[in-house]
Amino acid sequence: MRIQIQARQPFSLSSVLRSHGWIQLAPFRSDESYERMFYVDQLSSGRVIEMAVESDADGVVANVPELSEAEQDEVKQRLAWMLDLDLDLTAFYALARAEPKLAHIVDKCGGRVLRCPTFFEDVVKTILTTNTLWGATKRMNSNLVKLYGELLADDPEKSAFPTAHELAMIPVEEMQAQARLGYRTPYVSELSKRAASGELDLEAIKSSDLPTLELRKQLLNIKGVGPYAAANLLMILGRYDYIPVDSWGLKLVSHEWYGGEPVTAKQVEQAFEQWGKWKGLAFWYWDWEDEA
DNA sequence: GGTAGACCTGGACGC
DNA sequence: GCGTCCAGGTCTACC
Repeated sequence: MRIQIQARQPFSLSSVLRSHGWIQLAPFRSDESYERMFYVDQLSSGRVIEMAVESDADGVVANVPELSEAEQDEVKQRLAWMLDLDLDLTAFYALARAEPKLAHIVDKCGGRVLRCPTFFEDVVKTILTTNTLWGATKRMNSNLVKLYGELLADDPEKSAFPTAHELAMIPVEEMQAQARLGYRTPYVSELSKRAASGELDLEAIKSSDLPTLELRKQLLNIKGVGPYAAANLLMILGRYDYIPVDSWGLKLVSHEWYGGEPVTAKQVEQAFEQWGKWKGLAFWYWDWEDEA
């Protein structure tokens, strides 16, 4: 069956899918042109489905198996969150149009950041990006999905991302031996246990009205989440006040404004200070002079 | 607040 | 094939 969901215009599905690396991490995938998104999802009923999402005139259409009305509503809510369909970027676009390095984002209807349906999945994936190469991040994530995610009934080769409850059941030693997350294993295990027990309500953070500074403090209290990971997660939450500065970002800023001399994370923040609450987006979409 | 060393993995490299 | 080095953020201890 087909489920139609409206998006605030302008909207481009391929721009969301290209916004960062999440589309390459299971259970996400896309076609080569980034025109269609596929995602294996475990609904709250426990049922596992695969969605195939594509654009239509008003927003997106999700192709899914026959679902109950409640399940259809859940799919709508999840996709609206994952693709940030209600986001209003009018103010940012007005500023971006006046900056040659950012004007391209307006033409591409960019600015939305792809999210996972649960914030738990976003946090785990972000921890897996830290202190490692992208190839290793993909491998670790794939291991978690294949080893511990609920299988898709129609295609047992595919699985959903494991829930906090499912990961909380796995002994740390077993997870380390099987999933090969390295020193990140205890971080993912502890996070899963805290989320599963209700001690840490990650879903509530999605709708929190706390100031960004307070929210950042909450995120930094999660073991394995440091300044880079917290800024990355704030971006996913639609808070662009901080810049996720990794080693690549330092190189880009160094080559853009400092003649290749080493720079600090503070200097990166200062370079984008004028963008205020849009700082993170300006950094993320900047048309860099030299790809370092 | 800043700094140094440890953490873990896989790829690159030299032998 | 084996050993060594290195890149990649965060944590902890220390100043």
